[in-house]
Amino acid sequence: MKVVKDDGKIDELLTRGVDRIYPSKEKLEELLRSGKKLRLYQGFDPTGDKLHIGHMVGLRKHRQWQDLGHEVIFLVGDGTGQAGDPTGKAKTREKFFTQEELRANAKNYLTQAKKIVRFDGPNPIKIMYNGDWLNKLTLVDVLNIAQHFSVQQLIERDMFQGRLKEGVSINLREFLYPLLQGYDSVAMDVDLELGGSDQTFNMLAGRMLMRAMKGKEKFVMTTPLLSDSKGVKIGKSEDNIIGLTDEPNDLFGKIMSLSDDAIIPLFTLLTDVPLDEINSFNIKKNPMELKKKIAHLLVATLHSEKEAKEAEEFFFKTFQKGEIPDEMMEMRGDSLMDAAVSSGIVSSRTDFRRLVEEEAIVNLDSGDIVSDSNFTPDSGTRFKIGKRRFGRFISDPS
RNA sequence: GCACCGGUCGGAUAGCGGCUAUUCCAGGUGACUGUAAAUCACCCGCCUUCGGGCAUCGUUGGUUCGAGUCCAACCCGGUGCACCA
Repeated sequence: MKVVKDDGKIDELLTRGVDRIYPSKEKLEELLRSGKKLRLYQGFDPTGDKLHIGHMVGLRKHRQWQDLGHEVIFLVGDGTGQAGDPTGKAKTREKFFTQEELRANAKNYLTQAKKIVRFDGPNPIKIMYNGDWLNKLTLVDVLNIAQHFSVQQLIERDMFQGRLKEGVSINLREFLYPLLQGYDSVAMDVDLELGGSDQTFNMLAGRMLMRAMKGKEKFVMTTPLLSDSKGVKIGKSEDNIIGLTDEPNDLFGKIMSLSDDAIIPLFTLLTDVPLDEINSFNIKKNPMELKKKIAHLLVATLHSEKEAKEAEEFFFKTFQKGEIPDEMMEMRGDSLMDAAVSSGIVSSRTDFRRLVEEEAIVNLDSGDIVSDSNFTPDSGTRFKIGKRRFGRFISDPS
């Protein structure tokens, strides 16, 4: 595949969804216009099993590079993951992952990433594992890498400064993390590294190492973190993560329940809607319509156009008109409480009783509020639990 | 090795030996809505025949009528000092 030199495309690549470019945008632009094919990568430490919409920003940027014909590497951080990236951590993490765990998580990451980037077809993304080289380094190799860093440089990071001030420990293990990530650039001999703006320090460490060990200028491109206009991170509050594999209805619902302030950032960072159009949006006037639109677009991207339509319809019927969904989860068990607990729809029997007391459980077929927690309905009866949970009771006295 | 500090709910915090373990964040339910956001109210260990029962402040013992709180030992984390002959 030939490298695309189209001005408009290059401009979009360098501006939309870009936080900063090191050393400068102009230098990179010049290089791109020359038509040189660049080798670039973005690393993902598989320390969880889910990618969320925050990851999507970087992956989309990945895809853009891919579409322009450059050599793009999806780097699985099964080596760096063992060190434990201290970025954004006010404390040393307590758990370090084993290689097996990381490899297992990586599998999930890859299936999820497939929704955004291409692993096959023209100019497919290459998958690499940094454990392949990091695990082979000897201590002496590490020393030779460490030679290029000073303690002052590493300790300069805000988070370490903060910890020093508070008297919180800085474990040597995490302290050395930037060396590992930096070495990735050297090992793969890349021209550019892509990552979230929170990764700037680590990526610049790689830039420095690259110059020291290979005499090469590595570019660094950072993408903004997904946050609303008040700077609040979107969809990352532990239980409320918007995952790339969330079911269409769930995904649609979660996006609808985001703050209005999130709408513009979502359009800018996660869709191809032209910037002119986005600028013309009137958030104050019709926030809900716009939110529906973004929810629809995202479901269509992560699932399919058909499912997006269905999810929108489901949303519209269920929540705006108060209608009952056609399909609902089955709850099997002896009593209603049994069934709800064993199907995982509520977390414990106590929790179920609490919901009954709060009059949150409604028998959809009779319209009655369930008031007795030991109630055993007829098999097939449908229930609404709270505002988002639905279930069909199936009698199963085993 | 020595000294000091700490370990309490998913996270962060409070807790002169006394009954019901505090507050904040996150989360749930209801009201209001656009499933918004903001706000307000209630809730937020488990089991229950709804009377109550059981568990729980790092672990194990002890002192006491009574221990998250005092004592001892141990485990874990941190900080400082020493060692580096």
